Amino acid sequence: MAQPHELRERGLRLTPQRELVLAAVRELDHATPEEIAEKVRQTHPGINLSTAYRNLETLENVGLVQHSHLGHGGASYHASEEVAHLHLVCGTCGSVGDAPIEVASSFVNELSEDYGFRTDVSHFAVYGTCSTCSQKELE
Amino acid sequence: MAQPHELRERGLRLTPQRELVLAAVRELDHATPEEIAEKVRQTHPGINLSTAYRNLETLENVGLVQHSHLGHGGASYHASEEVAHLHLVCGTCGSVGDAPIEVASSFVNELSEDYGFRTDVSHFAVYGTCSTCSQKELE
DNA sequence: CTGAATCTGCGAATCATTCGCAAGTGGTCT
DNA sequence: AGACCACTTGCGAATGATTCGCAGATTCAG
Ligand SMILES: [Mn+2]
Ligand SMILES: [Mn+2]
Ligand SMILES: [Zn+2]
Ligand SMILES: [Zn+2]
Repeated sequence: MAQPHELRERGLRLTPQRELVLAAVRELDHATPEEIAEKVRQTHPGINLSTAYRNLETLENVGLVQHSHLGHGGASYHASEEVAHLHLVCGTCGSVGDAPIEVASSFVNELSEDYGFRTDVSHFAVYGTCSTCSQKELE
Repeated sequence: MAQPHELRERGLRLTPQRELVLAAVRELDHATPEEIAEKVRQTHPGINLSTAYRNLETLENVGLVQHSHLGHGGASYHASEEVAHLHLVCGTCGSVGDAPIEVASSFVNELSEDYGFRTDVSHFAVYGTCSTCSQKELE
């Protein structure tokens, strides 16, 4: 018995564009739709940007990819199987650091207990000032 | 000794548009540039949307207003003197709830101690699923 | 009161994302 | 293999949000 393809078993048609978009999301990390389309073009030069957008939305609907917001602008996409982590975005220098989600577990628990709110800490970045920029402020 | 106007003492010229934009930010809470311009039009019908954008940027530069991101889209502005609080945004129903920033204090401390990162927890919303939507999922 | 620097209104330009539609393709059922 | 139809794609246009360029108006120091 042919083992169903991961896209087919979610009710999606298998098109080269769709497979390549998914592969690009997996290779690149936190990539924008534009960057993903650019990556796909290495293999499939004709892909249209709107096809990338449409497939990202479709893939997100079936849970294979997710988006998050790392800056003030548009979203970036990552594969769902990727290990979740926090993004520490510095508003001064723009750097993006990582931290394990465990750092937020007590915060998440408190919101859950006090407000019944189930938090996805990695959907939005954590905004602030990085240590480097904090030190420069003292000068 | 004439006591300098809050805008003048920050090196800004005093224009009716600028004062009205600041007043609108203070009256409305978490308003978009569009909503702020709309509010200003009640008093000064001629104000242009781009003037609202420019003044919001200017007022933010001198620290009188700040912006935050409550959804996937554009920013919203609030007065700096306003009491900071968390925004709990539900990705399912879109509701925006509030919570005191103290809920995040241990999280903020941990990021500070472990990464030297000074977090502004209210710049980005806290994303997740509200209690109402969580319960509906169980059905 | 004057002049230079700063602001404003207006329309056009950008940028990101979404749409409409006609042509192309994938999966299913003979 | 062949036919059919729903799903996809490419393309260009439409949107919506924000930014720019510029010429005329305003603010404020001198
Ligand atoms: Mn921001
Ligand atoms: Mn989002
Ligand atoms: Zn920094
Ligand atoms: Zn909800």
